[in-house]
Amino acid sequence: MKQLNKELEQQISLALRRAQQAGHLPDFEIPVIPVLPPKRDDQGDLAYPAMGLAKLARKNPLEIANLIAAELGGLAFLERVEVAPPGFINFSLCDDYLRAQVGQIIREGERCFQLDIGVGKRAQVEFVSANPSGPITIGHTRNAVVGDAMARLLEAAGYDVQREYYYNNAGNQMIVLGKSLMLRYLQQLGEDVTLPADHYQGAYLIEIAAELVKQRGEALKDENWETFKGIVESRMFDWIRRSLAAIDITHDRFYNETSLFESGAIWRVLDEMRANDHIYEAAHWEGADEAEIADVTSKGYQPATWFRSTTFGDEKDRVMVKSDGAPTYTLPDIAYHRDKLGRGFDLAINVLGTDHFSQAQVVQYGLQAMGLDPAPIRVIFIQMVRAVRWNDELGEYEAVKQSKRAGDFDSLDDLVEMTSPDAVRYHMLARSPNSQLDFDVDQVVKQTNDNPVYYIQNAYVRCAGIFREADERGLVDDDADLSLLGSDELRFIRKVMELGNVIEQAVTNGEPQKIAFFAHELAAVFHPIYDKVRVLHSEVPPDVAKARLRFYRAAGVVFHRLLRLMGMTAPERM
RNA sequence: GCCCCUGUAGCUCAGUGGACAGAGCACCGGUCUUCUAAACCGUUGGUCGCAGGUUCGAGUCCUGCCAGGGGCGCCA
Repeated sequence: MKQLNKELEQQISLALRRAQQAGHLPDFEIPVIPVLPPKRDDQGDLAYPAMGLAKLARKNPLEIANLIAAELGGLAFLERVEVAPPGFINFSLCDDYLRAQVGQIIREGERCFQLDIGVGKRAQVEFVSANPSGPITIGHTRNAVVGDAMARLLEAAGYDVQREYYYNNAGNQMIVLGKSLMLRYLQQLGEDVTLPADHYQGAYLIEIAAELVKQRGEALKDENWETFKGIVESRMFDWIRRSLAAIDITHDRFYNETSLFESGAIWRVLDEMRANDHIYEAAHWEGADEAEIADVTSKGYQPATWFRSTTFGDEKDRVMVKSDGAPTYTLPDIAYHRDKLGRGFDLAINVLGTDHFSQAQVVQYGLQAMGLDPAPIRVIFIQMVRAVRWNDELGEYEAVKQSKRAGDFDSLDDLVEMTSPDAVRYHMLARSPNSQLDFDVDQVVKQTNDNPVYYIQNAYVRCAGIFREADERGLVDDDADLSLLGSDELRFIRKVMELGNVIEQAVTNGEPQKIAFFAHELAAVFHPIYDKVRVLHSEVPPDVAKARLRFYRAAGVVFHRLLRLMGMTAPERM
């Protein structure tokens, strides 16, 4: 399906070129000014502001707009081209073209509005990437929803997409986790041991320990923490996969940070950076001021291995290998991204919490230090998300406490249990990733028109209801005469025609929330039409009923497509 | 010390440098003998935080300020 705004941008460029060649306009490089849907209905379906050319052309914008309009020539999909002050060109799509799209959408089905901008290209989305030390939290959930939606949108844009999960099962945290489970297990056996405050306090470890006692009895009594680490890691990953699967999210590949240690990749990275003279050994970084040096001295640090990241614009140099000889997480992170670049993705999107902001920057500097171009890597930062509830007494929203008490929660599982997978997906998506999100749990649970989840799904349900009834009555629409469609139906198709552009914008700007807003807008155009434009009504003539049924088939295809792009279900009934 | 986010209607939020700033909710009043009313129709509602600047044009870009939230600096 063509993207009409792109087509018009091209045609306008050609028209401008012709006007220049004819001497109506001076010679200048033609800028790309986007053709967009205007704000008001009486301004056509798409508009081009020629005001942006006034300075270049040294002419008044209205005149330029007229020149372009004159040079445009007949475009089959246009009904009208109007010039409006102060210099807009307003384009109106012609009805026959819109009617033809009904058939086109039905023919293309799930691939309708599939773009070609990513065809032949490979993209990767790395998301979630939580270490297997506990359940998927609300924060991880937002990351998961945004990452998976991006992956789906990239697929819709034509990319071949891989979903990857990067995790670390080495490191101190996992050791502490293993020890924590060991202690919980011993407690279950009745031993008098206490869990230190810096160990994992989560109730889930008690549950796993209790299960272990049930399954294995005292058999693990003399095992060391490593055994328990192995057990807890595999349990945690089973849990994580199950939680994500419940909201229809799966990864193609799990990439283990530890493998970068085992293969020696991290040391090769360090060597390369050192060979390029970006590495040095020192007790403090080269630009440290007196206060910093005093601080480091008081901590008694031995010399560490530093990356001179300030060369690339960093505010300070970064430790690669700590004074105790262990690498910081930055070094394997750089090695991982080098490996990623080496796998030849045209686009590699990282979905990261904002606490990784500096980290992501240092990784890019690290890649540059090895002479690599980090351009294919793009980061989508996820701001904090809180679960909140309205507190009537205080008259304000209040964060839901992250305790184990009934009704409070802090995991994806609890969130799904309290609401639904579809509600979680929609509400986690429908906000700019880079804005903080308050997830109002009471609002999300509501099955009323407060809730866009049901508003959008109901549009699909209503289509499905018509199809069921039409089937029963034996109404066939294959041979429908689409010229019988009225202005209401065409208004819906006009709105639908924006979808390609919405997908493109979501993909190129890393703004998956756009699809959620569009779905809601489209449903808002749909519902009044559903009320008004009946199919199976005694007063509707049979040929009109056929045409309308055909129209609702197209609408159903589009809503199904939208819901799947958001990872939501398209129920036949509600 | 440095960085990020937010501030638009009573509330939750849209708004790609363009035309008269928009939805939903809430409030009030209507609509089911016709494909499910989780819907529809109508009314009300604005100092786009403040002040400068850039621009033919600023809610949008720049600078400064005010208010709120969050993060980072040999843990990952």
